[in-house]
Amino acid sequence: MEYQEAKEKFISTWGSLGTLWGINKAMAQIQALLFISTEALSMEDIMAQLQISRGNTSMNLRQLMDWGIVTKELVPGERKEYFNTEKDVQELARIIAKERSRREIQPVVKILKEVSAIKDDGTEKTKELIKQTKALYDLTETADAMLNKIVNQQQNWITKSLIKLIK
Amino acid sequence: MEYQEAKEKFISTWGSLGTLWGINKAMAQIQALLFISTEALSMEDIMAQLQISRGNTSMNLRQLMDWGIVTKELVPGERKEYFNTEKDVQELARIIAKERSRREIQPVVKILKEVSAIKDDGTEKTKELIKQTKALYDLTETADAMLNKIVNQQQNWITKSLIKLIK
DNA sequence: ACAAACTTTCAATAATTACTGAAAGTTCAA
DNA sequence: TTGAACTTTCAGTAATTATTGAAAGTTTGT
Repeated sequence: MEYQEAKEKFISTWGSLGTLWGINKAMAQIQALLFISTEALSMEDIMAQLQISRGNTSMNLRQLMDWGIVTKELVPGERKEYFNTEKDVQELARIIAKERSRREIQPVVKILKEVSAIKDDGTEKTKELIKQTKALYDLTETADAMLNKIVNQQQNWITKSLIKLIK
Repeated sequence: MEYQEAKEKFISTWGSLGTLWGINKAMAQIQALLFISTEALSMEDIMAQLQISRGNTSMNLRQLMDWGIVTKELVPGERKEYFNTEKDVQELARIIAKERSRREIQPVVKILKEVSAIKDDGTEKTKELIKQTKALYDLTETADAMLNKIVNQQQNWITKSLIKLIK
């Protein structure tokens, strides 16, 4: 497999992966392109390489910057803006996990907590609703906490031992 | 909050959550409905409670059964089929994690492995592509392995200590 | 103040994904 | 073997989500 083919394969795979963890194709592809690029790219570069429109590029770059994954880079003497992405995968994972937790998991946890706190009127169906939402609440909270701790602990000795233990 | 309100809130929240982890709204809502129900429900019951069509119900129940989350239950003397869902959240999490790993993570890992194995022609861009896809490969594999181990270890002493340690 | 070089916005449109409902299929009892 | 009771399939349609491209906005040099 040659460079060009490998590059295209990577970008398109990463793009289709994107849709399933909640970000759109173009956004994931832009990130992928920047991720394997050795230098910062301009909007023109990105549009040309991914064959997408100016508007699309602009909007998705903006979102990536909101997430803190992509940064602008000003080149002295140039008016154009150049873009770069976080190159450290650990840090990338940390940002994504944190963002997803905040935007998606926390609201659900909140609802589960509310629902599981309804008044127990003694009927079987109410007991079941309380019991099951409580169980989901506990699971979600635990999973979220673990996720956050794992990605936050940047390979200190605890994490290393943990990974060894459960691998 | 009364039972009915709480129930509706739970089903609709779980439904909208569904879309973001890759299954559609109707599917997530059917699962939610069964999850808090004290008895198995027929297709009619589900259609009526969620206000969705027969076709939609049938197709989504099928998918849930393919995933192994929902099971058919035959009531002696009745021709109708009744449906039940896995009620143990730990087991539910295990099934979902396993299924997602198989259907989504593994294919990506495969591509990353392929791409990171291209011939190193010595150019900087090729080196970068190899380095970064390799890093992603390692991260994804580790995360996947951890996820699987965590949900598989059903609260044995190792898991319990791990959870305590990293919480 | 103007215009060139660039970016952002957003209404229109395209692409994708989900849902419906009726027809076809299945199973079972008589 | 017929038909009632039920489920599945799938072509058509609706709803949602992503993309375009041109106009409006911004910044900077002269």
